Amino acid sequence: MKSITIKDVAKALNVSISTVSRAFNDKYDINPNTRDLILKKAKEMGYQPNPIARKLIQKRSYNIGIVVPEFIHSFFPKVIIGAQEVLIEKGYQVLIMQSHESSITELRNTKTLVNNMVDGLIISLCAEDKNVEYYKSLVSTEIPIVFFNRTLEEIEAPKVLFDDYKWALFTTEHLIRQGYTRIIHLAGDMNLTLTKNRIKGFKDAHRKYKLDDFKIIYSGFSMTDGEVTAKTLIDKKKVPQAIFASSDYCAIGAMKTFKNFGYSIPKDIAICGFSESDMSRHISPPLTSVEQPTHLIGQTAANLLIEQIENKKAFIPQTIKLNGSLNIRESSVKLNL
Amino acid sequence: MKSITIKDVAKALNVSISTVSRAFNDKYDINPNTRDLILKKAKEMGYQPNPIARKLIQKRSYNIGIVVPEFIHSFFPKVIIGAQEVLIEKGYQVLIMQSHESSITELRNTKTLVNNMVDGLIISLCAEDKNVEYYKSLVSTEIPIVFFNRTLEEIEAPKVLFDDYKWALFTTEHLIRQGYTRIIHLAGDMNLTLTKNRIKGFKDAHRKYKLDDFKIIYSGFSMTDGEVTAKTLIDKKKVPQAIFASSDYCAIGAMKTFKNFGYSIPKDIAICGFSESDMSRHISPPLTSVEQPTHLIGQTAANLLIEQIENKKAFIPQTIKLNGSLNIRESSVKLNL
DNA sequence: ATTATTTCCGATAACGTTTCCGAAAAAGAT
DNA sequence: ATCTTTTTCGGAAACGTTATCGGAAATAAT
Repeated sequence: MKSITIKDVAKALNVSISTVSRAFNDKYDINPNTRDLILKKAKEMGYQPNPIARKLIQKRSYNIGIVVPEFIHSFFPKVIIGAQEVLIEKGYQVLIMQSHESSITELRNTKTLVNNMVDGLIISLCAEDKNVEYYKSLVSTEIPIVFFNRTLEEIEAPKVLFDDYKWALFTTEHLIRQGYTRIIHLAGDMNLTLTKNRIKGFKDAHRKYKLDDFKIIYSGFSMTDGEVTAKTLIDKKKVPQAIFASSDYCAIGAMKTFKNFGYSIPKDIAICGFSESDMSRHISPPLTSVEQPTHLIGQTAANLLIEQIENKKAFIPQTIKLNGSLNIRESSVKLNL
Repeated sequence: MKSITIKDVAKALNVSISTVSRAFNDKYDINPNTRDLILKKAKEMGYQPNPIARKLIQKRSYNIGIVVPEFIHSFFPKVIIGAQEVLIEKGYQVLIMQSHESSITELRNTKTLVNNMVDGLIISLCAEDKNVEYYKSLVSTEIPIVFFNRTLEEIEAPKVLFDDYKWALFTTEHLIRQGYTRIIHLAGDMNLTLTKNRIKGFKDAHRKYKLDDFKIIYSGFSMTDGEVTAKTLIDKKKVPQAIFASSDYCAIGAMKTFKNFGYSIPKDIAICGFSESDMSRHISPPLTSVEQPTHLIGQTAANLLIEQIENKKAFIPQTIKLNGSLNIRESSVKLNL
């Protein structure tokens, strides 16, 4: 399977390889007629420029690395799809890696990508991230990088975030308006910007209604986290009227546990989740959840990254905050008695 | 950000670049002492071999393309993770693309990957695949390629398949033993090997119990497919005693529709799904489902591909059939009256 | 002590492009 | 008709590696 090169095309037409190159890159200093001729002949011969040779001389890999905590559940895949769409459109290839919520794996993955000369990175941190210093050094070496959703305040880089404050506030308000007053927020990792903002929204909602009987538990994002926390609350007889969870999985874990112990949802306890998982609509009762614009998050991050890559000088790191919606379902709606 | 090259290392130690190269590739004709010296100095200088230059001369991209119908739901991501694990371990990078269940997109994606000089491909076809000829030509040009799960009989290439026949038979038998006799199988696309094998198992189970009141409907894999088919059955008053669906999503779609129309699961209709989605355990009633060894499928496919790439001559295309399990849950268990 | 063998390393050619420089040919200006 | 400018192209260097070949030094064999 001998592959055919630019030389073969040049020879076939009795032109120089420079000319063939010019034809393929649509340079200004080539006669349109010869260009068409070359392109036609090249197509005929089945010639395709070797991307690797091109990358070598251009000193760019046209690879973009994306690092996410996981892509088993639908949230991150949806973001990735959004990003991949715009990146592929612009001629980039995408390398996806998972940290499996491990700070160490995340670091190793990122380093692998950097060593493989990615032109840029799109990252969402794992829950308990300890790589701040590394990311700071990456940013300062000027490798283009965009963070989305899960990030840390200390890192000064372009970010695409969800408006966690606003929607946490809104969701809490929804619960309060339904008549629930003793609410617990199951939060994610306390260092994440996202967690801080949601807590702020949670508190401000209470403040707005002059309530102060709320509580925050740093449980984590997973279903197991939800289960464990619910069990603890039951054991300690501190079951609240409502729960606002860090994720749908956490919410569902809690919900299942409460149900197993005879609590009825939403009669005894109302529950809200976050990030609109696949399941929310289909479990019983259907789960109220904040929906994030996953696709848009991915697209925005990708565009921000490309802007940074192709326009390095003029680039100023910015934080883009995106909006969402609250899908209200049975799990948080007080029944009419 | 001037990157440092093999030349810099060579100059710093007053050796030739050949020697440095030898040190990094652990060739036999280098003195262990000088090798260590070079490696140490290189690390000190922060030198990393440029993978692109290496790829160019070795005429290998060390990229592997994976094409799947989608990676929103958990099945394909899990397979991909399995594959990625072994590929990264062996120094390959992974490019993932989705066909979105479109034959055209699938073709375009695959061509993009081939043009980008992937060293091999791992593919799972979209439902209604029309690219047989292209795949045949790919196989004949000897680009290493492995198909998994969704494939076509006409394609002669290494395949990693689930033992659909066995588990369809087993699942149907389970339903029959529960006392359900009028069973409908909601099948996937009729051209896929997987569909044919499942139908065969479905039929053989009936044969085994000397039953013949079964029916096959080619519905498709999605939740909507399940909903539509269920609605049709209700409208036509042809609701069976049990349903064996092509996927969990199809099963859940049907289940919801039946429930909405007042049927009770499993009292009025028993339902079984396929592929153990995230949701199966958590919906109500919990869904019986055939579980596939997703991780192992990915690993096996990757190993098969690597074998093919690195050992091209001696390679004979083989089909590997993997085993699974049936997770029996409420949705298919006849209640004791 | 001489020859044969091994061990180790350097020089140089590749890999397939793009880019830079310069020059021939064509077109325009005077 | 001569000079200037533009258009269009070819030659050669460069990108950072690995692979091939050959040769010097070191070791072993006779």
